[in-house]
Amino acid sequence: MTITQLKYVLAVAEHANFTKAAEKTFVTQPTLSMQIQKLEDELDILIFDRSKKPIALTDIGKEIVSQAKNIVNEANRISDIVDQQKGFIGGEFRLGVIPTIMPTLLPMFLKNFIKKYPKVKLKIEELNTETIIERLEDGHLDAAIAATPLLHPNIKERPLYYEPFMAYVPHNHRLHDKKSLETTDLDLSDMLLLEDGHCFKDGVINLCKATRDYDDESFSLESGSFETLVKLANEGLGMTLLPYLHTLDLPEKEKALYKSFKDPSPAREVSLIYPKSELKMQIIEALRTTIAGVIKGAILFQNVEIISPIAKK
Amino acid sequence: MTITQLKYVLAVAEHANFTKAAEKTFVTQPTLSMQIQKLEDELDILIFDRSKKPIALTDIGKEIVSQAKNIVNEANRISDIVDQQKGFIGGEFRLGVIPTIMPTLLPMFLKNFIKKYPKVKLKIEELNTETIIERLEDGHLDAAIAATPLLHPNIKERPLYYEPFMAYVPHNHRLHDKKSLETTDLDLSDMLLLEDGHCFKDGVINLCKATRDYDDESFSLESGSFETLVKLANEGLGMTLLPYLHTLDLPEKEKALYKSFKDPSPAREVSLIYPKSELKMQIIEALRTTIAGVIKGAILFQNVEIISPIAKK
DNA sequence: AAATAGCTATAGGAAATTCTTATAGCTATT
DNA sequence: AATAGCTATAAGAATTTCCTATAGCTATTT
Repeated sequence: MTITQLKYVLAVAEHANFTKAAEKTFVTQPTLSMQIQKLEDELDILIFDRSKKPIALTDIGKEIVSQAKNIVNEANRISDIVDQQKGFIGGEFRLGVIPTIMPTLLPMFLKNFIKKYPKVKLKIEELNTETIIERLEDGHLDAAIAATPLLHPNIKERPLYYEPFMAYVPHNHRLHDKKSLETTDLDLSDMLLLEDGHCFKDGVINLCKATRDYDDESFSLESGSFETLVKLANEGLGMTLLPYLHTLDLPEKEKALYKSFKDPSPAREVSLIYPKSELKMQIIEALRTTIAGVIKGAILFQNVEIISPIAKK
Repeated sequence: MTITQLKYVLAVAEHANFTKAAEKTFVTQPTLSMQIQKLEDELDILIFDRSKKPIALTDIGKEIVSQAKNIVNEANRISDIVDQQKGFIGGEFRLGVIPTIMPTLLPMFLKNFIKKYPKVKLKIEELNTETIIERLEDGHLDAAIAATPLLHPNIKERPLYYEPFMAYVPHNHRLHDKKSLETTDLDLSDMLLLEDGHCFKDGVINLCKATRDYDDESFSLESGSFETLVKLANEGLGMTLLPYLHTLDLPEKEKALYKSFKDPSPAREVSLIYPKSELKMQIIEALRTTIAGVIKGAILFQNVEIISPIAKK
């Protein structure tokens, strides 16, 4: 049994197709067929049920794959150990970021990071929380930035900062004259929300529901960007909530319409999250300190109350 | 990097000598030299410091070795998984047993076990607890039977039975007329003990010291076997304590001189212990159930107080 | 100072393996 | 019946692994 064979097995298990798996592993399809057969012969079992279309794992195959992931992970850690000892921080690193964090946080630290760690080949993808968790688990992402706590057993969280919720209240809104808001002022029925899939939307709903209950369909206007939500609010369609960093670089005339909450302000916890396997920890740690460094100047708030980003069913 | 290379590294690290490591891995010494050089080249580090005599691990080499053990362990688990799925229980299994358990327990279950699991090649070694722990940690033993609790972080314990302490009190001893003993009756100064290294000796000392304190050198007669201790007791040199199973197959005329303790009787906990890695768990489980089966008929006691087998410093 | 013992590294070639290309063979769909 | 989309097999090239023989180094002995 070789590590290479195990990698081939993982590739075929993932793509359920020898030909695709062969492309991904940069060998030809017969190579995969032969190596996997060799492993099956050696163990004297069948890992794949080739009669199924698409190809399927046998029962024992599932267990082999699960253990193979372990082994390959542990093997990859060897290069981590070597890099760490050499003080080398580099290589490909795949980072996921949720959409409501991407446009504000990324510009703040990205330049700093690639300057400080030029050998890291960052591959950043904008993905929603659900997809991020999947990709972290199957190894397609090394780490991600998302709202937490997620309470996910296979994923570790390292908080980066706490970002208060800000309210955008247009001129003729009932709350317009209040200097600062309280959670109990909020009413989900005139709240403009992001579309489904954004965990910030779920956070806002959790926040509003904390004081009152609503019918599930008492609200309907939803959009994909905060910019649109603000415009809709200006049209008199309601108010909206945004994460603090989004209020920083918006037009001056709109800034007057932002209101903060009384202490403790509702806030989302933004964390660097990564698989329990803790591969590439040097890069994760480098990311964390870089972000912590730039965020210190931007967010001063301390007394906050963390709102869960998970939709309650 | 291949699993084979990692195994070579582990062998050289263990023997601190390429030539010996080569014998153990059934290849020639140049093969080891080349493969280890290849791995060092690939990782671009030195694992071994060849200038030292005997050969030594570099700092990074120590970390590589530690991770290599992980990987090789996880790789070995693959065959465990396959065996389990096939219902196959077999292969070489190295079991350590402490001297005070060996002669009584082994004959009770060994026949049963090799009959039930003929494909397991049991290799049994009589070793003291200290050596057992070392060998479990370095992988030279798969499991062992010893007195517990050991409170060792890398080793798991699965209790098999609780074996009461029995007292052998000769005719003219001060305790001879008592029907059954209490812990407080014991006096370490007329107690005949096993020689150093036996954890049963430490158990007896812990038991006696529970009620009274002694100078460290207030006792001196020590022997390597219970048989000798009983003979010395007959000569009027004191009394002695033995594990219950040892009292079963001794001469009839001596049996009258054995006394048990009042409930809760002091007892040693005898466990099957094995490394946290939990390799070969099917065989370990098979051993456990076989032993539990035969012991049920031999030990009825329930209300016991467990005496620690660890010497207090 | 030379000889020896006890190591590891290197060289060269044999053996084994892994991989590629070409193609056969199977199944489902057109 | 033809085709598309798979995986398995065959045969040979390329690569790797391993062995034997030996060089080379260091410490000890003579």
